[in-house]
Order: sequence, then C-alpha cells, then structure tokens
Amino acid sequence: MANNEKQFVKEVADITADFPRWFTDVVLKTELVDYGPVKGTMVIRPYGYAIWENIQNELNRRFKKLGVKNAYFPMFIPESYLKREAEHVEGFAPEVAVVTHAGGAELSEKLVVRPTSETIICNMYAKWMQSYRDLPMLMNQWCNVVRWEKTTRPFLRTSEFLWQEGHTVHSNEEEARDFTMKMLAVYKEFAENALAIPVICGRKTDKEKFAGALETYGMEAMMLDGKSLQAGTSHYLGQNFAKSFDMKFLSKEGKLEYAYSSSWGVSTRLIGAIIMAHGDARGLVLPPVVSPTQIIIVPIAAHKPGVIEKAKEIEQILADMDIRVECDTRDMSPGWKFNEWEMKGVPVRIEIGPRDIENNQCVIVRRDNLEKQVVSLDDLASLKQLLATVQKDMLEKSRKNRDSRIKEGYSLEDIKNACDEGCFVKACWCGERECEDKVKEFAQATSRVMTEEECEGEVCAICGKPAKKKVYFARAY
RNA sequence: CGGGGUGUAGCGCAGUUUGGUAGCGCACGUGGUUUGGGACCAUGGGGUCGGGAGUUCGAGUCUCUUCACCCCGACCA
Repeated sequence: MANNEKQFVKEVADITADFPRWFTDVVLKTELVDYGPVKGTMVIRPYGYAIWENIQNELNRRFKKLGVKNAYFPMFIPESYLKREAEHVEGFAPEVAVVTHAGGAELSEKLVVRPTSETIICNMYAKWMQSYRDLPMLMNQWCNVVRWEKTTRPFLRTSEFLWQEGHTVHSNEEEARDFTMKMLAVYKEFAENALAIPVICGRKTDKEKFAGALETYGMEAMMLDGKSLQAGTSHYLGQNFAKSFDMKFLSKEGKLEYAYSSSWGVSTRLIGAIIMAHGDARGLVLPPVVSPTQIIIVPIAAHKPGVIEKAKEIEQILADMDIRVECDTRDMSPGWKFNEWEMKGVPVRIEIGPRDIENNQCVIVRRDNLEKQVVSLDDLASLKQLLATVQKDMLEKSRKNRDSRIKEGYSLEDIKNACDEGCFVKACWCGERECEDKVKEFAQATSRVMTEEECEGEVCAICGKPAKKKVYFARAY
C-alpha cells in the first residue's frame, strides 16, 4: 500500500542513517508540532503541549520542595538593562530580537524581547531586597524566550521556545553555590526518573559557559545517534549580576553587601531529548510519566455488540486508578490504529475484541519492547505496576546504550574516531581554550562537561601538556 | 553570509529534455461491504502550476527577474 504513514515507517527503517530526517518526520507526523509562519518558530500542537504540561507538573513539584515559587516577569526588557552586564550583553547581542516601534511611534528606548530574564529579574530583586531577612529569594518563571538563531530545528533550536527559568539570590556565596548544585541534582533526578534519560552532569568549560556566569553546570544526554544534547543548565552567577543591578542588602552585621545569585533552566528542548533518546523506527516511545496518554484502548470489531461497552468499561476502571487512558472508538481498522498509537509513542496498548470478552481477558502490548501478553480483566490493577516497569526499563535501556558508547581518548584521532562511531569521549585536557578549538575543528566535537575524575600525571590528549581536567567531548545538537 | 537543491490539489510527487485539454498516489465527501497489524468496491469534490515581466497563435514547460522554503557549513539552550 502506497500510504503516507507506511512510507513513513519505511523511510525511518534505519533511523540513525538519516537522523535529522527521521526526527523531522516524527515531530510533524505525530502532531507534536507544526512550523510557524515566521521562520524558525514552531507551533506546539495539543499532543506536544500535553507532554510539556506533564513536564511542568513534575518539575513544579520538585521546585516546591526546595521552596521555589513561581512568578512572572515581563517579556520586554529595556535595552539598557541588557547592557549592564558586559559579558552578558556580548553573549546575547547577536541573537536578540529588538522592538523599535510600538503604538504607532518610534520608541525612545528600544525594547529587547527577552532571550533570558536575568537582567529584568535582578532589577526587580534589587528593589525587593533590603536586609538579609529578605534572602534568599527563590523564584521561577514559565515563559517563552526569543533567540534569533541562524539555523533552527523543531524543539532542539527554535527562534522562540518555552522554558522554565529559575533565579535565586542569596546572602552568601556558599548558599548560592549550594543551591546551584542542588538544582543540578534535581534536574538529574528528574531527567532520569521522569524522562527516563540518563544524563551526565558536570561543570562546563569557560568556552561553553553561560554569558555572565562564574560557573555553568550542565546535564548532557546522549541521543540515539550518539550526539549529545544539553538538556539543562544551572549557573552560579556570583556577584556579577548583583554588582550590575545593584542587588545590595544590609547584613546581620549592619554592612551593605552585594548578594550572590544563581539561575537555572530547562526548555521544550527536553521534548526533543525524549524523542531522540527513546524513539525507534516506528516513531516515538514516550516514558509513562510524561506521556499524554499512558494507555490506549483499541476495540477490535467495534461494530459487534458489547465490544465498545466493554472497552469503555475498562477505560473507566483505569481512569479511576488515575491512569491517563483513552479509548479509540474512531471508525478505522484496528491495524491503522495500532500503527498510529505506536507512532505517537503511547507506552501501553490494550486490545479488546469479541474473543477476549468471551475469555474475560485482553491483550496488552508494551510500546518500549513491543511485547504482547494476555491479561485477565480481573487483573487490570496490575497495569499501574506495568507502567512503572516500562518507565524503569526505558531508563535502563538508555543507560546501557549510553554506557556502551563512552570511550577514552588519548589523541585527536581517538576523539574524532569515537565521535564518528557515535560515542562520547572522555579525555584529559590541559584547560586551554586553544585545545578545545582544535577538537572542534578536527573532530567537529565540543567539550560537554568536566568530570571530577583525577588526571594527576596525565597529559592533555590534544597538546600533550600536563592535564588539569578530564572532560567529555562529543558532537552536540 | 558561502555551497547545493526544491517550489504543480491538504500531503507526497510525475509532467519541463522536444511548448499543444492539468495528471498520479495518499488524504477528504457520499453509499455500501468490512474490522485480531496500516481494508475493499462504487462515486464525487478539490488547481491563479510560488510571484512578476517577456517570447509565442498558444507557456507548468523557453528567457529574464523576483520571492519563499529545505539541506550542508559558520553561531547557539
């Protein structure tokens, strides 16, 4: 059958062979997103947005535990704010969108559409903090930001994207540093337990750090093709922004002091990470925790008496167990529905037909390994456990895959060869920017994060000078 | 901004060499038969061939021009 979707399955038969194409097909055909009319923007459709909502819920719960509260700050930032922190403006200037006209007239001061909100939030924080009693301030906002990138790809890099950006201020360095690390740990736990994506966390090199930060920590996830995706960052900003935005407070000792701040964020890119970490030739594979629909019920021979009723009955039982369940009663052949829901990555499918009803059973199919099993209709309670199992197995599978693709590198050639094979490379490094640039040029790879591993007595894999750090190198999205 | 490519129905494409009635598959509407891995029969609707100018009796096709998008680089969550 020369049918669109069948062609799609064929096209993606070997997904890593043409990964960008596979990725684009998947996000368009599963109705996650569509392209916006403005180049580089994406429309997030209900199915994609539902994943985002689940991510939001999971993260909000974790933020709350740390005492972080949600707030909202304006999208327009006076151009002068951005310029106050020298490194920050230098880092973001090339990619900001600027509003020059509004209300039918030219503005006296141009407005930058936020590429990130440190500047405007710090400006407000400065007004709100008087004494050490006001600290720490721990806030987060869910919003959109705009960064005018040259090349774009749905979810991974778009001109406008949704994210969460948290901003904290503290009265002392230790607490601010501690919070930066705490949030990194939250992200890691979230990535692994909610998204089933194992991540490598660590400090970024100066070359890769956030414009304006003292230290940037990142979590890196390996995609199916062995490339790395920066899935989240946590920055220790020191007193940089405090000094630029006059964030001062009166200490216990009665002295006026600059505050210490941190910022951290994850974006809709995480949805891209899910797609590219778990997907297969049939399309998406979504982890149950964030999947919009956790169980899909497909009635077989739905026109026969009692089938729909039974399917609906099962739907109700599962819904009462707080499972996100849906019953597909559309007038289409079952095979068509199987393929569609597999493509959309729904973790578990239930098939229920006349033969099953006769035997008081249903057929359960897992999306992650496509295993089929027959389950008694009296045993539906076990499905909750099954979802948890799928979640756990997905993480394990990703972890195994990733661990088998981390290599040690002792030369530029090693690094290049490993990247060509779709691997991360751990290599000793002297700490010089120049060597990172060489890796970029020779292997098209960048340093992802630094490890805590010892490299005493080792030499830099690039220049041969004494090594200071052990670093992960990889090609990245 | 460099290098390459594509614009024809909602989607995917053929037709362009050699100018001569606008085509195919999927999707969509209607009627019926179906339903355990992408069903079938019948029938129907849908187009300023990216835009503009030119050559010609006649342009999807040739010439010029313009616009848009995609892929590969440089930049980046």
